[in-house]
Amino acid sequence: MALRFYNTLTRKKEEFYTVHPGEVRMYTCGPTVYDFAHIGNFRACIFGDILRRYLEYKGYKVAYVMNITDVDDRTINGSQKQGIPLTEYTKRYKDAFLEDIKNLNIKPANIYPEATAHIAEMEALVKSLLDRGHAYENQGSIYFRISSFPEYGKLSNMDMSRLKAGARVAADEYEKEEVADFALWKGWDEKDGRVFWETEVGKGRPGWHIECSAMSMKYLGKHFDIHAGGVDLVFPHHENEIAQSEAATGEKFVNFWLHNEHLMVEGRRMAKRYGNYYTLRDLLDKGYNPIAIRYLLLATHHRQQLNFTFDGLEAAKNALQRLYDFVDNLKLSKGDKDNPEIDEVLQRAKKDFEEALDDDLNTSEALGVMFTLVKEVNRLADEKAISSSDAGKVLTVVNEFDSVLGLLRREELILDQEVKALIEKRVSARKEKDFALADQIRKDLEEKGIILEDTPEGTKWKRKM
RNA sequence: GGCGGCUUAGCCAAGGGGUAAGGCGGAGGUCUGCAAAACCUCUAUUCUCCGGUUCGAAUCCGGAAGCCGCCUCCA
Repeated sequence: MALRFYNTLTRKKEEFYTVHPGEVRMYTCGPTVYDFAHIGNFRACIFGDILRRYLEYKGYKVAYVMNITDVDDRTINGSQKQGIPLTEYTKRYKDAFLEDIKNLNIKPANIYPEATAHIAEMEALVKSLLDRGHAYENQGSIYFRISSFPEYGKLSNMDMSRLKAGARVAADEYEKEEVADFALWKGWDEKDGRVFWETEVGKGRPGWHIECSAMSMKYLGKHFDIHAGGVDLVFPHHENEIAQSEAATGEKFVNFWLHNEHLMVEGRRMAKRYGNYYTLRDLLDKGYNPIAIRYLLLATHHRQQLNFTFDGLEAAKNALQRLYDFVDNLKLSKGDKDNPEIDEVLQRAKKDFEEALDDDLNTSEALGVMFTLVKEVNRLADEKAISSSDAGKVLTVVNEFDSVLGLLRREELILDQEVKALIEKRVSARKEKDFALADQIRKDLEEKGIILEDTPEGTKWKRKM
């Protein structure tokens, strides 16, 4: 089966194709660096990561760009409250974001362009929109005229003529010709303080949407393959990006628009404004393993809402442990007689795994395939043992799967001398049938996060997750 | 009001015309000094409800109920 994605633009699953043969250019809307990102934000990052990794698995060369929004109301307010320059304020959160990304085993994008470093590109884009009559100036700000772009609404399936002025339509929008027009460039305001740029389109700062158009086109070209992000961005952000970009270039902007659903908490979308969020740091401080969080976030299909619970996180951790135990046991396989069924099991697993991900990145099903493989191999090992060469083949396939899933990264397992000595001491105690001492050592080590397993091959240990 | 989505076991979650993947939890068992760990086996006659289409419906169509999202700076 060919690779297919659900495209928000066409509202159906479409066979994937690229603008340039063998090469995928993709862009994901990244964080606004005014605070630590919450795990709902990271759901989008993990979705982008799986997408990128699977495209690479399929043999595509991927150029991946994720922007950093470092100038908007929130970053300006935040820096002013702390009385520090905008860049100093945003740097802290940008660094934190990159650290979080690393903790979640998300492969870095090729570039993380910052809005403030691309003012000239945005200025050029705004000028071009003004020249073509798609934008107008009013009281120092420049707005996009949606009436000049008849296709406006094609992504979000919105009929602008029926737009109802809801509670969230701000009262001061009178400067615009139509309510749905949006700011490309915001004229300087006292509230902006020292945050402004003197440009040919005026003194001020960029609107939100323009940065993604300017930066994605700069790094990926006017017409590229994939643009991803959370569903909340479909309207207005992505709709506006399309309008700006296509109006300015006269070309189709992006072929595939992919969106992930929200992370929920107690039946409601996780969001800063509801106060119902957890940052990655919150969870790591509670002792949760970042990879278990990654597991949780990718175990549900990306177009499905996912309710976050600590029970769910616990279950994810235990599932991950099963995977780790499987890999560890494989590494200890010592048999020398090959099991003829292994090849068939592996072949089927690979086929099923790829079919699952080919179908709109069905990560839930792909995980199911992984665990079915675990069960089948364990069963074969249980029945008549597998050889070390069989185990090696299985490990190769598991690692191939993991090049997409990214779950097998573990901390270096290094035992210090003291712990080693304790384990030795316990082994002797058991030989001498001093089980009270043996159990005490086992308990002490468990408190240190080390779990011991007595197997026919001797005592093994592993780190508690 | 407009647009869109969801409802599958105790919990999480795939599937989407041919007779219910997978994980967690639970129950048995193998191994073991052991209530540890690991591994194995079992764990939904049925998919929110009511109609319809069909040889056949969890799946398609119509309706109802409940829940969620977007509708101007939010992943």
